[in-house]
Amino acid sequence: MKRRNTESKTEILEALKSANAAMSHEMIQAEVNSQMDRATIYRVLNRFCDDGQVHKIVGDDGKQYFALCLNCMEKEGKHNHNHFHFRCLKCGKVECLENEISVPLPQGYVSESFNGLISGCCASCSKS
Amino acid sequence: MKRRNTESKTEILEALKSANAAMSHEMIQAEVNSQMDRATIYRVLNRFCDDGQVHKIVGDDGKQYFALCLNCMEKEGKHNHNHFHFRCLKCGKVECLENEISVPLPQGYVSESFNGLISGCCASCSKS
DNA sequence: TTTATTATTGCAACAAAGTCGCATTAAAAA
DNA sequence: TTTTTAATGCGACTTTGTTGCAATAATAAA
Repeated sequence: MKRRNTESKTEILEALKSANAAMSHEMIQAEVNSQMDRATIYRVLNRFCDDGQVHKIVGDDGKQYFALCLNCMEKEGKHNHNHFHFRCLKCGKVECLENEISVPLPQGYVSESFNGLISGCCASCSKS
Repeated sequence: MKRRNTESKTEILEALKSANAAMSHEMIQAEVNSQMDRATIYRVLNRFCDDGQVHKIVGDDGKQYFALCLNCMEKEGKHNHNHFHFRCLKCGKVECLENEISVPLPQGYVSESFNGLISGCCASCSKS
């Protein structure tokens, strides 16, 4: 199944690039042409995830956030999302934190996906 | 505002104790008297959280899970939930992982809450 | 024990997030 | 230009969680 280039795809990718942060469906909706359908946005984002272009974070608010994969590539080219995200409770921004975190698992446990999120107040909101 | 002892409260606490794991509303509903109202369950759980008896985890499935606070007390008596949880994709069990995790935050960032979740396959499900 | 106070419950309504089926549209290949 | 089929838009739907309000019941007060 080959991907096609569409306006929705382009607009959503642009939004993600310029935001330079993880975005919820709602945030994206506000950035792109507003008559873009909700289902379309979700479908485009999930396709990006499947293709490894974008990763999904579930916030402590229960919402899904999507961020471009920038430094998610390990040496061997294997994808790796073992970093935390920070969600600012004031401005709502969700950012990727740099450090790779490794969590020791008990014997016999196999990790499939990692979701780490800290919420609080970001640097710019702390000032004001 | 003083708490009162009610049957709902007792039953939900029992369920959490005997499960020895984090439970979603759905799991709790299945354990307790089934005619207990959904809203009641949520309200009891949120009260437990407010009182520091229980902590809430948001899964990568976007659902809320609730677990008894057993080893959540720091030396000074201050609450601390900086541990990861593991959600088994096969059996659905959500467990607390022992290790305390500390995540370095960039300058100016203030942490308010921590949510760490790894999903995958637990030891008992790996065997079968 | 009886009465008064108000925390808690159940019900219904609601909101938000996300998914899915299906007919239509439009990329890209032929 | 025609054909193929991925992508879209719409509507319906599910699930999760919250809230207002009247009724109930736990606890304090009499």
